[in-house]
Amino acid sequence: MSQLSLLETQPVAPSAPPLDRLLSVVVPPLEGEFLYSFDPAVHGELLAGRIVSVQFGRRSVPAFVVSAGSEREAAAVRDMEQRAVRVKPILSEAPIPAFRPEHLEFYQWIARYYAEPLSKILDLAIPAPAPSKPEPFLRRGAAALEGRLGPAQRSILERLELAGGWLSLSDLRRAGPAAAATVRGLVERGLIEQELRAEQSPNASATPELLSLKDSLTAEQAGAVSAIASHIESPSFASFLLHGVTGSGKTEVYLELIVEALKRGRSALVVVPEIALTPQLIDRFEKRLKHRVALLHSSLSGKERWDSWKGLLSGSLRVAVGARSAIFAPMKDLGVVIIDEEHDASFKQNEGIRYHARDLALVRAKLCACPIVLGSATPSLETFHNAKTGKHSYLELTHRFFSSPPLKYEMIDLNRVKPWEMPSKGVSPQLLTGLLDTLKAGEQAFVLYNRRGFASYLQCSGCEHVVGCPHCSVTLTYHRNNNSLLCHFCGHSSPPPVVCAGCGAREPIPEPDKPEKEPLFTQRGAGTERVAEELAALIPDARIAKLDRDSAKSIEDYVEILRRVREREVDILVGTQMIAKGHDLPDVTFVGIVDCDVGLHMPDFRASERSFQLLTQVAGRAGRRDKRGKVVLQTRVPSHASLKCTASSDYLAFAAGELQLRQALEYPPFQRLLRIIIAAEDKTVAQQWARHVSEITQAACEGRGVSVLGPAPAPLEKIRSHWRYHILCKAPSASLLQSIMQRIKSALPEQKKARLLFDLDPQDML
DNA sequence: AGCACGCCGACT
DNA sequence: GTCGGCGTGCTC
Repeated sequence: MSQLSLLETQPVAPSAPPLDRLLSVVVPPLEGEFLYSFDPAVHGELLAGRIVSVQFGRRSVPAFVVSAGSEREAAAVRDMEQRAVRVKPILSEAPIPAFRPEHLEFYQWIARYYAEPLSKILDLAIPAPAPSKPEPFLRRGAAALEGRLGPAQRSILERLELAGGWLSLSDLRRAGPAAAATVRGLVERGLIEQELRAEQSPNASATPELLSLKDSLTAEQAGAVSAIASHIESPSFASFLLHGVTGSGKTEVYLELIVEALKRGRSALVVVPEIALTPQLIDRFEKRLKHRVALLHSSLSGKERWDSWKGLLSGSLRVAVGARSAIFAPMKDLGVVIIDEEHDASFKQNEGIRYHARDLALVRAKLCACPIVLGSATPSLETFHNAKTGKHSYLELTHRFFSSPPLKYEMIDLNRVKPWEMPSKGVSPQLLTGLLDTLKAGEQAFVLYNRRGFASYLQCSGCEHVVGCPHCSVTLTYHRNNNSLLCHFCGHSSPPPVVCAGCGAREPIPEPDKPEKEPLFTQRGAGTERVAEELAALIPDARIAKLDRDSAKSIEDYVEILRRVREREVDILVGTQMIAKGHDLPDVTFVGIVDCDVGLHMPDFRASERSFQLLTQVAGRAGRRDKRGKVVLQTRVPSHASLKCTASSDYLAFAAGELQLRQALEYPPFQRLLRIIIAAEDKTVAQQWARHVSEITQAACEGRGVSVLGPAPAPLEKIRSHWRYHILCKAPSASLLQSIMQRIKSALPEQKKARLLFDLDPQDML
C-alpha cells in the first residue's frame, strides 16, 4: 500500500524536489504565487500561515506561505519544468505561524472582493512579528496591607488583584497610569512581586471566572441575548441588528454574549469605532469578564500589536476588542462577532485597500459559522434595509435603563431671525437663553459645530431651496472663480440659475442707474470655527472647553477633556462630531447645534443619513437619568426630513423616507456602487486618463445593466499635488462590479503617469 | 515594489 | 567616446 503510493508520487522529475518539500508563497505587493523548496530537516514542518524569507530576484524578501505539499505545488512544479525555471530554496522561516490556515479562506475572499492581490491583503491584515524582549511582570505580593496608600498605588494594586496573576508592566499601563516609581515603591514594600521575563505565562488567564449577570438584564436585553446565544450554543451563522437608543444597554448584551462564547471555550471579536477605544472601555470589559482582553488599534507599538496577535493566535487570549483593522484578528474558534455603532463611518478604510470592517465582519461570521451582532441607535440604511428584508434578524431595545423623560427639541429657523436679533453671528437668542438657563440650573451643555464646510453651495434667498444636480440629487458645488455650478458626481456644469426651481422667483435684472439689488441665491457653507470665541464673549463667566481634532490630538487628550467635563470642571463643551460619543455624562442637560445644515449639503448622497445620525447622537447626550434634556437646532432648512425626524426622534420615519429616495435614484442599498479614481500630478494627464478609463469602463458595462457616470473632477480635486477625477458605476450586484474591475485591470497596462484606484462600496465621494 | 536590461542626451 | 535618464519587464 505504502509502496504503491510511493511509486505514484515518485516520477515527477529527477531534478524536482519531492512534493512534500515544496511550498507556495505570496510576496507583497505582487499578484500571483511563487514556488519554493524547503528542507524539513532544517526548517521543520512548514504550513500555510508561516512567514518565510526567500531570495526573490537578487534580493531577499519576506513572503507568506499560502499552501504546502499539495496538488497546487505539483502543478506548479510541472509548469516550471516546462519553462525550465529553477525552484529556489527558502532562506529562513519565522519561528511561529503568523496566521491560522483556516483564515486563508477569509483573506482570499477579501482579495477577490476588492480585486486586490492576496499578498496585499495579508500584508495589511497581519502585523509584523516583533521579537519579545524580557520586561517586568508583576503580581500581588504576599505582604499584608499596612500603612497608607496613595490613590495611584491603590489603583495599581486593585488592577493586579483583579488580574489574579502575572501582568506585564505594559499591560498594567493599558488600564490606567502606572508610573515606574509607584510600582517600584510597591515592590519595595513587598505588596507586589516583580519578575523579568519575555513571555506571558501560559496560565495567566487560562481559567477565567465567568460571571453571568443574566438576572439583572431587562426582559428586552435577555430576549436579545437568548436569540443570539442560541447560535453560539449550536454554532451557526446568523446576523442580528440590535437597534437600541443610547443608554438602552447594548453593551450589557454584548458582554453577556461574550461570556456565553467563553463558557463554551470559544472566542469573541468586538469591533468598535476608533474614538470609543478608551481605557475605560477596556477596563469595563476586563472587570466584567474577569478575563484579559487583547486590544487592537492603529496606535499600538509593533511589539504591543504582535503580543496581542500572538495571544489570540495561540488561544491564550480569547477576547479581542479593536478598531476597524481588528476584523482581521486571528481568533481561535470564533464564537461571536460584535460590531458596535455599526453605522459609524470609521469602519470604512479610505486609503490603500478600501475595505469596510462591517461588511467583512459579516463574511467572517459566515465563514466561521457564528452569529454576528450589529449594534446601533441609528443603524445605517444598508443594515436597516437588510433587517427589513429578512437578511438580518431585527432586535430592538426600546427602554432606557434609567427611564428618562423624552428630549425636548426646539428648531430655530435662522431665515426668520433678523441679523440684528442675533446675539452673535452664529448664536440665536434661543440658543443663548438655553445655555444661560442650563448654567443657572448648575447643569452642563454641549454645543456642536461641525465645520466641514469646505464646499459652498447656493441657496435661494426667497425660499429654502438649495441648487442641486438635475441628474444626481446631490447639491451642486459653487465655484466662484468661474461663477459656475458643478456636479462632482456626473460632471454636469451650469451657470447659476436665473429662476429658483423651488419658488419660481427670478434673479433681479441689474439696472445701470439703480443701486444693486440683493442676488436671488446666497452663497452658504463657510466655516463656523468661531463659535467657541463667540460663546466666550457672550457668557464670560462660563468655563468653556473645546473638543476637536486640534484640541484632542491623541486618545489621551480626548479622555482627559471628557474627564474634565465629567468632573464638572467645564460648563460648556464646544466641539465637532467628537462630542457625539463617549461615556455617560449625567449632568449634561442641554445640547445646542449651531448649524445643522453644514453636513446636509455635502456633495454626497449619504449626507442626509450622516446628518440624521450625527444630530441624533449628539442630541442623545442631553438628558440622561431623570432630568429632561433640551436640544436647540439652528437651521435654514427646517423642513428637511433629517432635521424633522431628529426633532421627533423618529428613526423609522427617517429610514422609510430616505430609503424611498435611494430606491428612486438607484443608490445603495438598492444598487451597488463602484467608484474609480484616476489621479496624476499633471492635470491634463489625469483628465485624459480619466476619459480613457471611462471609455473602457463604458465598454465593460455595455448591456449588463450597469450605469456609468462621469468622469467628473473629484470634490477634493487636488490632493497632495495630484489632480483627481472619478467615475461612478451603479450595478445591481457586487459581482458585476468585480468583473468590471477585472476587465479594466486587464485592459490597462499598469501606468506610471496616472494612478488608478478602485473604491467598491464607497462611503463618500471626496 | 525593486532591480535589471536597454536605448538616447550632456559630460570628463 | 562614457555616465545616466527612466521606459518595460520579470521575479519561483
